[in-house]
Amino acid sequence: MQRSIIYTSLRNLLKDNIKWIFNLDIEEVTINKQISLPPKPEMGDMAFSCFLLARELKKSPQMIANELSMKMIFSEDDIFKKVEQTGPYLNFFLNEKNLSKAVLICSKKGSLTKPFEKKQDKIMVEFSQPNTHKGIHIGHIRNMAVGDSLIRILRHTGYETISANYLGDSGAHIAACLWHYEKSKMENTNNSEKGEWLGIVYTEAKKYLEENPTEKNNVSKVQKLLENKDPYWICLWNETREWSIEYFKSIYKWLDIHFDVWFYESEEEEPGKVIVEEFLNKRIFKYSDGAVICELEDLPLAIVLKSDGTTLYSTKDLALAKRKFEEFHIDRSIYVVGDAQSLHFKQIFSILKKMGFKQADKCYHLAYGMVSLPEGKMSSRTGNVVLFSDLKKSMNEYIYESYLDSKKDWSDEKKKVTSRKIIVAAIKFGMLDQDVKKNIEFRMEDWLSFEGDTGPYILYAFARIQSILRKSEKSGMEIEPDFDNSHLLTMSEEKYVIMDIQEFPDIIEHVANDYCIDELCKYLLKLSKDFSKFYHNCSVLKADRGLAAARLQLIKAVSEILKTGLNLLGIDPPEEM
RNA sequence: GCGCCUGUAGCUCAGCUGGAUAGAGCAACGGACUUCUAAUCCGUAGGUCAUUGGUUCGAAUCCAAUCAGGCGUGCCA
Repeated sequence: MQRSIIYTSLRNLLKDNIKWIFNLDIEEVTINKQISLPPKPEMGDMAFSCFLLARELKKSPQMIANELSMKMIFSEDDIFKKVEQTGPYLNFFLNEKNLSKAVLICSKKGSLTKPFEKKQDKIMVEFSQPNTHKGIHIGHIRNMAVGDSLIRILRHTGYETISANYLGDSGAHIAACLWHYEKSKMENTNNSEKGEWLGIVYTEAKKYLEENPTEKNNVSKVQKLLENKDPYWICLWNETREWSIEYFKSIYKWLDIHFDVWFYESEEEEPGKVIVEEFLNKRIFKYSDGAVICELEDLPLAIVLKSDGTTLYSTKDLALAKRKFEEFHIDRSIYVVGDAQSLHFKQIFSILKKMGFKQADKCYHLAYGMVSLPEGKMSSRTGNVVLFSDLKKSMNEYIYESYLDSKKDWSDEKKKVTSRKIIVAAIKFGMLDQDVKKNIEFRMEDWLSFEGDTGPYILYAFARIQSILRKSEKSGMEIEPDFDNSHLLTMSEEKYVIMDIQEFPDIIEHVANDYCIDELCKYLLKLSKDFSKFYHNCSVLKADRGLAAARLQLIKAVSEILKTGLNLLGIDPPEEM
């Protein structure tokens, strides 16, 4: 339930008055359900509908609204000052002076942006999971953006968190890549990063195999050699695997994404086989057509070991889940994985439960929709991809051409740093501002045009605030800590900003509970838009001294919230743009 | 065949635990730069909420069916 100043005050006001006028005790959650915003701002600041009360009191909602509006009493220091009835609705008007004061006191104490109280639960979020020997493309970035942001949000809301990566460093795709690498003697002519180049080798291998299907036998041979730990191929595997890992690490660093633990598929194969053996003995698993399966109540049966005795994705996921529970003692386990694997995870969680892990109930598959290109589905097999490095390059060029080149007084280093921050913001915000479960289509032009509902828009609002703050400091207009003028903030532009900022903790709480990161994005956009309107209509530096001080406090609060909110999305805003 | 997800303005999407006249951004058109940074702001225009039926005082929202798209559906991940 919302704990913000406005919601709490309105709930209390309604509860007290309903008790007093109708002698009815009504639960806070019931009141909460009926609180909304009026359709138009001039109708009021907050609304309450009387439909549920009508049921309780056996009167028409209109009559109840009318009676409440006539008899309701507001105290001098309440943040609401009056109410108007419109049909079954009550529209409340805020007392701007009291509201501003109350909200800015909170902001000054830092209570709007500080991390929440520590919680008991330990949560692991597994994300990214790239395959070695393949390239990183924009589809992978959505996963990274979601997982990283979720970790940051959960940490902020007080959970102990572990961010986990899980590398696909075994399997057929590697055999194909290494086989082709050996056979074709391909050279890294572009001198691109070795790890990325491996991805190109892999794509070439797949193309070649499409045209020469008979060669697939040779790939299988390599795979067998790898599984049998043939020294030559293992050596090559080790070396190239390192290239991929270095490549991934450079991307994570650039995107400011961190992992607390790294898991590897190659390390879960043997433990996986042990688990299969154990639960065959316990009769939880059984043989079927030579493979090992687990039958489930409401789901299709799952195969947990292939008939040739080799492991599957599921084998390794079971082993890893066990490790997560037993070695890391986690209470909740979140898997950020594409929605194509929904059934797989339903099965895994169900099997874990059969295996006796109580934590299975606290496993959650955060399924995200795929990123596609206007030309169709992306695939590293067919090479229909936008590699991350290319994306980075073209965005960088765009930013320089359209804007940074004109900053004659900026150093090259400053331009470089700023460009990176803007690109990160554009990419991550683009990935996060839509419902995570929906497929998104990546259009280069839209991402490169930094207009409208984008990360850079928010960055720009933040940068403008920093500019005002810098100028105010220079001119000696520093905020005196004990001096409070917030009651002077009564203009509608100021009120909307105030209303936004007091809502921030509620937003975070909601986002952390429902994993709806897009709502944080939408909130930050709204705050930025409301700030921009304020910026155009209410000058800070040209205002009278007292008002200027109050407005400085206000924009400082906005700035802190923007920064905190952006950081929760994995975005670090530049001080200047 | 069955299961899950999606369908809202020309485009990209909000709104979906039922409530007031369905909202943003882009694109289009018109306006605001001797500025606290115009990557901004203001305004105009744009809708059979896929279709049909049901529940309800009230449905974009809930239910059913249909249509369209995506994904999955015993040895890929």
